[in-house]
Amino acid sequence: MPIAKALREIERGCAEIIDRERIETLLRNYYEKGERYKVKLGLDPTAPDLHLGHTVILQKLAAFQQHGATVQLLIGDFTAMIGDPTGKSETRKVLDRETVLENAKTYQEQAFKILDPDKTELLFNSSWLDALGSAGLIQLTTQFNVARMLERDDFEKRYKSGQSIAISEFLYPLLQGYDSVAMECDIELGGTDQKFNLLMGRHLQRAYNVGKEQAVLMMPILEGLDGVQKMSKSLGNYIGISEPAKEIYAKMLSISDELMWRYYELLSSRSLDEIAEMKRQVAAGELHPKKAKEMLALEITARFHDETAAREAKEAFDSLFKQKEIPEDIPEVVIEAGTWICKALVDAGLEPSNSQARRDIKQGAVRIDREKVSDDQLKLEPGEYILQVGKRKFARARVE
RNA sequence: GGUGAGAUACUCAAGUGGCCAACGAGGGCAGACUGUAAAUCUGCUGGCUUUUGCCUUCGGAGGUUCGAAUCCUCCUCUCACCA
Repeated sequence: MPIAKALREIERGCAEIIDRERIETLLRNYYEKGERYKVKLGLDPTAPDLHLGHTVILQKLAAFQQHGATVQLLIGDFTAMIGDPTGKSETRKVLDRETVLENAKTYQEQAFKILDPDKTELLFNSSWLDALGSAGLIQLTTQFNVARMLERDDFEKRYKSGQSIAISEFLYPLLQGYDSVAMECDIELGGTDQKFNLLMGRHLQRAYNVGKEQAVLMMPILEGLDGVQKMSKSLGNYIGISEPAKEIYAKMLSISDELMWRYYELLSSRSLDEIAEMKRQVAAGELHPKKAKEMLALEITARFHDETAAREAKEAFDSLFKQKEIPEDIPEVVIEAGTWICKALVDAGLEPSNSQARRDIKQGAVRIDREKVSDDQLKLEPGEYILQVGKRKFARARVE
């Protein structure tokens, strides 16, 4: 394969590349001499669910694997532990380690939906950071200074706006950079928000005379379903790659038209030309934006499940919302006869509290068997009902 | 170590003795309209089966008062300046 073509594939969708020449050299060495190289990706083991935001980077790693890379998935188990301010007792630490291992396993399973397992190594940074010791840590801190540390965007903002910064937070980038020293990686991938940390790896590899300086490749941050903030689990605006096909499909369709193009660019395997053409057709009124969104939703759903599941998800979705039918696989609950409606909704997991349930009834958001409920004192008679709150929350209740 | 400023609900942010479950904005939820899009309009946004009621909440613990987010004391945390 010509080097230029490989490089183009690698570059697609990247936000920024530092030391492109290095990447080109690595590709050349692979194609001309068969030399493999290492590409690092650091993962935070606290939240084990991968979402679409992660896949932007994982897909790039998969591309690297096709061009001679061995992927190093780094589980930041050590850095996760020092980040926990309450992690002071020994027992807790042991427990954390178990959780971390479990999370790492989950991560791996999910990541292998995209990555080639034969070309992937799994590493834990505790294996060298534990051994670093206090002396090693102090040695590490001499490699950088506070003024430069404060250049990091979020530190600077917090410092200027008078918010606190813990010393341990300064250690984070240093330790992450030291990982690159220990791993002797050639390239590190990350989101654009990781730029500072990624460059730290380069800086420290030089300081520790590793004999090479990692190239850095940054991918754009994928916005979450709200279209504003980055996709993250804690914000609840994500699509998890292990979610059921119907969920993925439905969530994809709920994004705004504007966001759809962003997702096309970052997630779709369609060529950029193809996407531009679709965009033109939509603007010209030749293609309904809803259609374009459906195509994207099908593609993404099929990626994590398969074609059949994606088509089924679409059919279920269409019958539910176009014909206003009730979905088939909704949670079932058993409720005692005579239960107050509000309590039943809470028990069914449709509402967080009786008060909220009462408020929703007042607003006409609650339905039983598609009939709007107007009496907030209603007691359930024995029988089978479909409970509904808003447009999306359903439960089948067996009252006995 | 010293001096000063500050801590209010998911976030920002008013309130400085009763009219406070606490202005406003953002976010979120719901309703109308739609393509479960956007925009717009409307309502809600601590809990409690008796909802013009009751209980809990304004960093924490005490105190003053008929009554405290608001005043006093101590504590914790944050920031700024000085050392």
